[in-house]
Amino acid sequence: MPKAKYDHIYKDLKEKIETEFYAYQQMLPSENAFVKEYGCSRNTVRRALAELTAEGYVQPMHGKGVRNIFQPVEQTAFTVGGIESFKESAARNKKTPFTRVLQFAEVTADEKIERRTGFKSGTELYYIQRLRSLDGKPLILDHNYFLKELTEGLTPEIAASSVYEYLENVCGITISTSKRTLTVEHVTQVDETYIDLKDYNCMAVISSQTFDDNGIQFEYTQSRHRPDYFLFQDVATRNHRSGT
Amino acid sequence: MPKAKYDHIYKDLKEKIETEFYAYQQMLPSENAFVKEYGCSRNTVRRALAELTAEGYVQPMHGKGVRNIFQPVEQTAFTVGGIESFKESAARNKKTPFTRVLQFAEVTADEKIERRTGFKSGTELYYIQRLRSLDGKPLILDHNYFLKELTEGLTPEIAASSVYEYLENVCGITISTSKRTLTVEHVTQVDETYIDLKDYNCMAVISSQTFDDNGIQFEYTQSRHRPDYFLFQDVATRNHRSGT
DNA sequence: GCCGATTTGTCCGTATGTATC
DNA sequence: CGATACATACGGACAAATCGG
Repeated sequence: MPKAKYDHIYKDLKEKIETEFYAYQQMLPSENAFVKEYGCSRNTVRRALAELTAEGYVQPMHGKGVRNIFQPVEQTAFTVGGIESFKESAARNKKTPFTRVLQFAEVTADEKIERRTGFKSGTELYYIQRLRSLDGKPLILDHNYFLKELTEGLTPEIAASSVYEYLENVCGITISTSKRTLTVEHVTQVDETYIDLKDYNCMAVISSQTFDDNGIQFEYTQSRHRPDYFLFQDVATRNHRSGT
Repeated sequence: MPKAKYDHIYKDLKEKIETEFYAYQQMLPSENAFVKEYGCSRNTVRRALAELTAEGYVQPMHGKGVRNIFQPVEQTAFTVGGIESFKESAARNKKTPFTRVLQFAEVTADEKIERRTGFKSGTELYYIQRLRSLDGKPLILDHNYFLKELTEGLTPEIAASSVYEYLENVCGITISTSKRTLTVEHVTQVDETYIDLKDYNCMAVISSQTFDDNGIQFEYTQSRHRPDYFLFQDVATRNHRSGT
């Protein structure tokens, strides 16, 4: 839990923006005004504003000020955000989650698995296949590989509740960075078996490699979502003439 | 063009990482070492490292050092990155781009358009429909709405070459923030007409609102991609107990 | 157009805290 | 325990963009 000053300011401003204490398109107080309000240095204010900028909440304008450009999103679909567990996602989307473990096995990575997951051939892994339901509707099919060395003691029971809690609280893993790619793929036999796909013949697929704070990859996950309940959000900023 | 010091360091390190001057999983020199190497303050070094961290290039570890966790990606599909024009994307993916303008019209936003695009009802807009080909293969169908007030003088000819060049160089628009959502949707009549979809009945759809440096939304775009040539990348970092 | 006040952008030097080894 | 390394925070300086008089 960051008790950092900039984090406090960040959360405070974020809430004020979300609750429309500052209106859409309205100018926020100047950085120096915040310095007085929060009793801190300008750098600290700027750090909080930088986070909000990266998330598309505000837009700083040189010489003018900082504008609120936050607009709430329609919440019909299941939005995908940062690194979070299925439970956390469900809570954020205000849905009731349920997990059914379809497979639980210990495997050793071969070359085929290495290419897909990034785990070196020969590595000991847990493989888990799970069906995720929201409000009783089966919508997501997860294929997980966990590095056995760091996640020893994983069981189907844990897989049914929350693996992330186990990793963080029992294994002492600090989850850090996740690299994700998003693609659209044909449905598989397994998809069709467990998910009511209407007439869709595709799934939205998020593949991710997750690293701990030592830079060790401990997880590879492929998350296959039913198209009509899938929504991914992103904010990009133009690197004023970037291009490397 | 940023001639900023931190940007120079950022680009330099980025290149050294991409060219494997620093090996995967290798520790980078310490921040203080960089301070001496670049002749700058530690803050400046840290700013450059922060950017690389956000992009998933490196991982800082408290008390230990900064580790290179960059891995190059398979380049078979068409990867989508930050804010960039079709031309820029094509160049990055090393493909030859071609654009065919299917429709060019001036429209006034009604409520239906307002809901989809975020432009207030009554706003004057340009509407453009374009087919994008890579190496001769039609792969992407774009629907654009541009705010007429800021993009006056747009023509089908410009739409066929590069709208972004026109916006930045002629209209003097500084492109800043883009909010995107990614979904998977059923194919439409128009999709089927112009794109060879094999047996896919879905498209990967990126919808984006783009803002200039005054916080004015000047563009709404829906970009419909053929699934097998679509790949979206993203790096997420865990906000050590985030949750608002 | 110029000037000064305001505001954001970049950079520096320093101090202190915390985690690792 | 001490040395090293990253994390947070402060205060100050100057540059660059904007705006009003």
